[in-house]
Amino acid sequence: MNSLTEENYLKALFNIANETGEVNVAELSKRLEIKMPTVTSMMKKLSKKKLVHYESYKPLQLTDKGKKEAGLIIRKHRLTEMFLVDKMKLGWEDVHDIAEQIEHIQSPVFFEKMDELLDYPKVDPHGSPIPDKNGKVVWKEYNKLSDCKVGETVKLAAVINTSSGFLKFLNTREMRLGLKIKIKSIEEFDKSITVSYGKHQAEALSNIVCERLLVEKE
Amino acid sequence: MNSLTEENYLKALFNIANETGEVNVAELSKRLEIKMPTVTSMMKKLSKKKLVHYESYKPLQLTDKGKKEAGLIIRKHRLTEMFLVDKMKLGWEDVHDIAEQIEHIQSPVFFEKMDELLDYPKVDPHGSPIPDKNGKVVWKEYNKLSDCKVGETVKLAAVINTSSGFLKFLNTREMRLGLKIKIKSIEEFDKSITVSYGKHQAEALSNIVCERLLVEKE
DNA sequence: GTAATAAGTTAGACTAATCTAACAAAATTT
DNA sequence: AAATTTTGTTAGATTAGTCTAACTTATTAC
Repeated sequence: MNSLTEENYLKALFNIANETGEVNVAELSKRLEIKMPTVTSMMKKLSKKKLVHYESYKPLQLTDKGKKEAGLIIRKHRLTEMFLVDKMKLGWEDVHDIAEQIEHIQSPVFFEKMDELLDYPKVDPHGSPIPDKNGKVVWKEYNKLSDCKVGETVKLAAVINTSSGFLKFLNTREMRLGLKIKIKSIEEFDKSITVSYGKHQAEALSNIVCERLLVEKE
Repeated sequence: MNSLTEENYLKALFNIANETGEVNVAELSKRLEIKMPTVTSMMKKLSKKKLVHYESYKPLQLTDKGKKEAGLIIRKHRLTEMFLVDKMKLGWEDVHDIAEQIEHIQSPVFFEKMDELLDYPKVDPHGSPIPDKNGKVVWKEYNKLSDCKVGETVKLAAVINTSSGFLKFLNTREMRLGLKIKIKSIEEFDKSITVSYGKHQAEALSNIVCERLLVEKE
């Protein structure tokens, strides 16, 4: 059994690898807000447990075992988020911090029940895929809204950043997953995009926002 | 903020005090499965935090602050148990271990939502009262089934022991809270009681079982 | 290609929570 | 009331996870 601390390292390794491919000590240190020497020593520990491939000065890599265990933690996290939104009627901006805690609960039956009550969901409330029971996860190939062209109509499929602040911003604009968005114009100098959707005739979205919105073309 | 460990000490102090009145180091040590010297040092720590009145060789006592914090943890535990049984359809024998973990979740909104969805329940699935938002709890005056007399008809109001084994035993006898039970006879030599209820014409219950069943007289 | 910067490691210290061994106080038994 | 047992404390060690300071290796800039 892994400690709560170990679980957090595994999860961070998994998430960073999914986002940027390669993971190094500095990045992990920044993500976990833990100093580098501490990270190094934890890597040695996880290496002994066969969860991480670790060699001095080399990039960090989860082993297959590590990937599986990390995937299962993330499965619990995302199932929980879905449960909190769907069954407990919490807002998508409120669920991350709670799921961050509940993901460490040790109880197969608890999460199986969640899965069943939710009717085996494939994605969480932010559009991220829920890993399967073996910890395996496949991301669909989405586009960033920032990479779309004028005139295109796309469907909002996922948000990259799940910080409460960003999600509250989307709430004020009445943006939610599944929304159909039409790109009306793109500003050259700051890459901001003006879109229309629902009752909104013209909303200007900064490049920072558009980089975090993943969309599907119809 | 108290650590998970501190919370477990507070809860145990609260529970033992409710069961037996006075708490000493040996008892707390046994309950938590933690050696006495460790308990002593934790009492000093909690004393510094004004959660426990501690004097060498004297019985242990929660301060008002300690009682409140303990009560709030137990509130979270019992709300969770109710949620797991009522909303998630888990058996009353399965929920204790899960609630033991979820009670440490830090998120007012999460537990408020539970409370709301359950429509502000007053007792948990084992008949134990749920402390209010100030951590205050009042036990109704129940009788043990073992103290009842032949001929009486009583209603099962609570179970003292919430171990999975005991609750599974009750399941096999189809006994649940609210059940009306008639006392048919009492054995002199071992204090076992024969009762009838529902479809059960004559079930013999050992004294050990009867001591753990709390009933209300009609 | 050397100097400067960034990334990573080693060594050693600290805290929280635990333990065992040894001793001290209180309660119980005889 | 003395002996024994139970209860409680003190002292010192251990482990997990963290830190800072100092050093090393790798990368980047000039």
